[in-house]
Amino acid sequence: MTSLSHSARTELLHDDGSAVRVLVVDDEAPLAELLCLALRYEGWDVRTAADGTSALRTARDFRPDVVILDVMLPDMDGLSVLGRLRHERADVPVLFLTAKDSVEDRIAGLTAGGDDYVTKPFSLEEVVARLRGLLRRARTVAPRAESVLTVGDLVLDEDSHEVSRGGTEIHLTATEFELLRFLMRNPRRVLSKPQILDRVWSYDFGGQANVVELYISYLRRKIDAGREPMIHTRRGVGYVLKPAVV
Amino acid sequence: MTSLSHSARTELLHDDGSAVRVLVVDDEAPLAELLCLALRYEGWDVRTAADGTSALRTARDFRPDVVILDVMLPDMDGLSVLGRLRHERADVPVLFLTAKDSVEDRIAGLTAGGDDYVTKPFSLEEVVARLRGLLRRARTVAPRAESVLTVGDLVLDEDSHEVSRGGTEIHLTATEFELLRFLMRNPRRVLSKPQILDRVWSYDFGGQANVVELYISYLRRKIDAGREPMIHTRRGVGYVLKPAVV
DNA sequence: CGGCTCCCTGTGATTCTTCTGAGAATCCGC
DNA sequence: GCGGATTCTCAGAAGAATCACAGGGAGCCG
Repeated sequence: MTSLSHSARTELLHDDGSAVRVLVVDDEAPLAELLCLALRYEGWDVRTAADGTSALRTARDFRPDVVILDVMLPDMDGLSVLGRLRHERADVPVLFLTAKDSVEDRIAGLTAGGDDYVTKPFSLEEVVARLRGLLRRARTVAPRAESVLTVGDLVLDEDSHEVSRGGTEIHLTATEFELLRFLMRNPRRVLSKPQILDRVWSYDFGGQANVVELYISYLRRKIDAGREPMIHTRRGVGYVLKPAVV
Repeated sequence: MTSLSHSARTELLHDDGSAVRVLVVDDEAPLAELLCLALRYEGWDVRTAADGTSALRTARDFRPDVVILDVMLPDMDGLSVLGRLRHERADVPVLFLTAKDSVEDRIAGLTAGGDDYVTKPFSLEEVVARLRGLLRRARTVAPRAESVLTVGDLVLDEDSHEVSRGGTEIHLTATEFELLRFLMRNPRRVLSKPQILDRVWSYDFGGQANVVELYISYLRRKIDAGREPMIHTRRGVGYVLKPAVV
């Protein structure tokens, strides 16, 4: 759906030309900040709230198109916030943030309505991808928007998690998939290693930038194997993905 | 995990293009909420009522195409609600919600008129399927909507609960059937284990994602046995059902 | 009651991923 | 061509996710 080069980053949802509105509800300031930056970078209009009460207030006048909601909030349960939120805007899609170990009990049933969730610690790429998914589904209920990214003869389907080049299926692991998704979302654009690390790996990843090189090499082996290369190194800067010249 | 949905999500019943209208009557707020979410997600127009009185009032101006009715209500018996409901709209189909241990024969009498029921705790997949059934049967006038799901050479009949692959009948248990139905309603889409759990198992199921793996393996044994596999594992993401390539 | 089916839990075994560390290879300016 | 910096690749350890299987318990039916 989005073949966004950076220039076309802003995605318009509303007829009046305003951008997608996202409400981030999280009491951990640094985390909310991080999300805020990343989403603004996507061209979206972001507002934050640190607790349930202000979240509801903000939701009222901001009228977000989608909400990111931490299920652990200081003043009230994420569930009750959801309930009241839905009371006002029944159809707003919600992306839940939850700690890794609480998945089983608390989330049960939440995602059933077509909402989605990510566990902390998450990667920004993951959050953005899921938000897009929610919006895609909410926006046009009827004709399903496709969830396929294409660069040259390289095709990535976000729904089925399938990747192919020139018709040949390619098996990728979860991390490889996320890395490639990030690259394909930013074709012809140099992405630095720190940038990639920030986006594709979880925010609390402590490791070295070495992994990026490693995974790039994995991807090359699978995607560029024998063919005209699409992944290029810009020494001292980063990596670019672009259609093979042939 | 991206979330579910399938191709023809929005179902239009009315000539003017409006969606199917569902009235949910249940006094347990969280439950009503859950149903509401799931049904809205199906693309239907949902309204809720917490007691018999307001149910009747809402039914009057909302004119639902189908009603979900808890037989245990605070103010009046589900039966009297039904009676009065039918007094106004004699033909509206009703899906009863009933506790597991409630008197079976009474329900049997209720559903004699072509209505249906599910026992609590239910799975959302079950409720949605039965609602579809009711609507399908109510719509008898026009070309009868089919109740058959097909993916590749795999065929599942929601009415007769029959499943076959390549012409060969396959016997599935109730749970296996529901799991397969969910998969078949979302072909080529990765479904995460929590997602499947939310949808296929009852809302109060406390167990581990372990069961999903178990039932997937059961299904594989029955559906993919010897043949080209249709159920695929996306390690770290979930499972996909897609037509065998062959 | 006894046999049957079905659902689920728990436990290992097994497979697949991820990441670290180190050395080899490459590039670039001089 | 040299030296330092950067990037690539390898091998393997640690850890996760998945699978397979055995068995307990609930419900059903004659």
